[in-house]
Amino acid sequence: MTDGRSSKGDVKLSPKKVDKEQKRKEIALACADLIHDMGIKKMTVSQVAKTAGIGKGTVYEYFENKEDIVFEIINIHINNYHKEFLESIKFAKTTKDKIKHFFKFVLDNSEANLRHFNGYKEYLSIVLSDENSKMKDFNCKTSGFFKEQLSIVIEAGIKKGELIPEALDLVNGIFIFEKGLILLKMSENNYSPIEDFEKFIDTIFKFIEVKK
Amino acid sequence: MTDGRSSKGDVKLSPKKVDKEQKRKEIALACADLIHDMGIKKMTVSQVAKTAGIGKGTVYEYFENKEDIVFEIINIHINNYHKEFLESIKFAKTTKDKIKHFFKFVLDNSEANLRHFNGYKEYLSIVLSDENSKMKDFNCKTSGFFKEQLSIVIEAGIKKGELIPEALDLVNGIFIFEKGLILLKMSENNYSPIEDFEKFIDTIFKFIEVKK
Amino acid sequence: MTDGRSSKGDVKLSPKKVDKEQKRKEIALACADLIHDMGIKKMTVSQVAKTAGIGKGTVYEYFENKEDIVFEIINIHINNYHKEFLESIKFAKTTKDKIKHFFKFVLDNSEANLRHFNGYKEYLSIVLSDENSKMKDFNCKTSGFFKEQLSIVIEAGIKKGELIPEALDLVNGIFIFEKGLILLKMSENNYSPIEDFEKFIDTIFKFIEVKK
Amino acid sequence: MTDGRSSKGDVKLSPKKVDKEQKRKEIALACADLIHDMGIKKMTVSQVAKTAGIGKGTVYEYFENKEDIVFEIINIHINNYHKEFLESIKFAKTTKDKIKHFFKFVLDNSEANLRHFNGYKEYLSIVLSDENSKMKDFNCKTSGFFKEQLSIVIEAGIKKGELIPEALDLVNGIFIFEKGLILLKMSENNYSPIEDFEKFIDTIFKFIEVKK
DNA sequence: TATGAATGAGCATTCATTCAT
DNA sequence: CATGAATGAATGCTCATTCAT
Repeated sequence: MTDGRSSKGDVKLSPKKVDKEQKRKEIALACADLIHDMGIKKMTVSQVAKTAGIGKGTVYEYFENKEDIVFEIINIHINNYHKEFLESIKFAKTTKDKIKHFFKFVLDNSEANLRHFNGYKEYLSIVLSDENSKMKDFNCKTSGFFKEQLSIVIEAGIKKGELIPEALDLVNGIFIFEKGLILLKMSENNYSPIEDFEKFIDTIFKFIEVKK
Repeated sequence: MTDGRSSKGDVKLSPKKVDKEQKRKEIALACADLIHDMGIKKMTVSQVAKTAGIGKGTVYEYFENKEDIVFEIINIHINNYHKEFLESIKFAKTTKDKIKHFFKFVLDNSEANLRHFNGYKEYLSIVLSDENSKMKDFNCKTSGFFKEQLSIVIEAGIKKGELIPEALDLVNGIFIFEKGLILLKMSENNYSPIEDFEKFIDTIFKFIEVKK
Repeated sequence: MTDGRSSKGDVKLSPKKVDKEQKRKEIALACADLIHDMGIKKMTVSQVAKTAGIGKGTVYEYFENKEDIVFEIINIHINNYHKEFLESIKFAKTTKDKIKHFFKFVLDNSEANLRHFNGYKEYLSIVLSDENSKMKDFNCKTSGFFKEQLSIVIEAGIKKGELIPEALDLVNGIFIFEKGLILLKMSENNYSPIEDFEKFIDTIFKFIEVKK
Repeated sequence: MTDGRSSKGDVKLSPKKVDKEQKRKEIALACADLIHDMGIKKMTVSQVAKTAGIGKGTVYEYFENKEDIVFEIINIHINNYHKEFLESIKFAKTTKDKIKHFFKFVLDNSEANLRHFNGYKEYLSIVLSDENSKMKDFNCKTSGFFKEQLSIVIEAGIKKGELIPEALDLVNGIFIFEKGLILLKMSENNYSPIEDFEKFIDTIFKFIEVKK
């Protein structure tokens, strides 16, 4: 509503030149909840258009196809999650506590997180059935982010003298273990990852913690 | 209707039920390759009927719905895989070698295994998008099988004096790590699990192997 | 309505085996007028289904696609026209009269014939825009039919001593001339083929008629 | 609105109109190849705008609608063809040779001519499916041009003593015969007009050539 | 028991045209 | 004069499932 156009240098006419990337985000943002509410497959382009308050044809001015819309929405959710993650991990004191934050996604059964988890599940289902290279690339990046964060945490733990240097060799292992928990939670009835999580982390820590 | 499942004595009534289960297997067996050839989504009930040499309506005498067919076929493939697994693991000498057998599914890039892997990927996609309790239960059982086998292997290793007793605490962890590798291989571009696998197993073994 | 099934050898059940080719014709016949009423492009598959009193899916049991439906309907119209043609040409006495019958399609401005003519025009439009080999083959056959009939007429004229033998060399020419008239009538405003027709035929006849 | 079309005197008002017509041609000329490259149906207004280096909205300053653009482009092609025709026919010596030039369009299978032929086919398809009076009028004019040229050629042939005076009665017939060849070539598989052409012309010439 | 004919809901996508700037 | 963002109507096709025979 607050049509914040004509901001920078353009003084005169600027005949309707729209920031495509910006509008993409706007539309996707407006539809962020559709994925949770309807499920990805049930979500129709018509709904997207209506929800975003634009015409169906306009949707296709900014997105190549429905997959592209899904992708952008998932993008938003995951980026948000990254931010929240970075925010919340600040307050963890011990290395073990910090590592627990990496498992919040799979362990937290709050309604909000379950919505997120289920959204991701549907997204994964699409990645597995279609061969969408863009999505797979995005997954790589996301994995990269968490692997790096985990590295930082472990390295800090080593520097603080909490962990032995060999702990670094387990960075990817811990990350992949979390992926495994996710897969099990998604694909088995009543699977509760908490015990497996705790046993694994505790066992690992017995090995990598510096004995005092 | 009258669930006349009994044992051997009565010849008249019982066989029907037995036949049903039998024919289910037969039909599924006849169509075992369809999943690999067409992909699950492209595989139509008509094709199943034609491949099995029966009428489309007849298919529904033995299966509740298409998912049910898929389930039975996947069942065959996975049971076969279990058998092969048990067969091949016999020849592994060291505990580490035996453990490697648990990762053959995700590491072996032979065409045959990739077909299997992709079939499983499609199956997983369905598990993630639909909420099929039967499939999820089946997944539990399959997980149970491998966890148990892994337990046996680790326990044997401990008994042989190769591993320290705490190794048992990592059974589920190792299993879940493999699930994580599977998920990554399925959802990322060009992901090669071999390095992550080796580093994780080697690191773990440093901790759980008995120092001589 | 008079379900004339179980005619020949089948005594017992004959579990619903339908003559596909027969039903194709039936459906097309039921929709014969749709092409004239709506135009080919406006005619929807839903309309076809409704008009034929069957479900939309059923249509696709008997036709590959919409083009296929159009083709079958056109087929009916043209076959009917052939029959009418053969019927009506019987009563023509002189060779010239008979030849005139070949031009009825393009000359007759009765409402019925104009409907037919316009249906054919739409059909041609599709043949020209799509590259439908089946339709083009069908056109060959239709052309063959009329060329042959024209041959028969001319030959008879020669035998009767009305025409000189060289008249046979004009069979294709006359046929093609008619095609030209059709094209002009379809593609020009207010084109009236009658004068061109008469002048051409009269001139030709001056050359090929046996002078008495 | 104020159709200020006048002659030369007024400089202020008139140029606008002249410019319009001028720019129409320019735009159409810039897009002349689009019809051959994409086909008429695939050619989008966006492409036209981009190819002409103007905005999409601007296109509609000069053209009523897409059909109008197509019309203008076809116009260019056909006018070019007329010029080429007039140019090339000069060098034909005998009347028969000159007449052959009228059939170049349908007989010449050079790539360039086939492109032209196919463009015309698509154009015809539109004429047949829509009821575009402007296009039909244009077709009349084009026909008129060729009929007149043919008249000139035949008359010259008569004057030169090559043809008998009755040959004039066949002008339209020959023209329409060519139209028929065009229609057949467009609507039948593998139709080769050359034999039909030669037989017809040769036969006709037997009748209208002055016997020496 | 076996069959296979009949069904119909469901949805992405294109693109000519308009009009506010 | 020029622009290009916004629009939305319009439609073929698939395929799992049912049920009369």
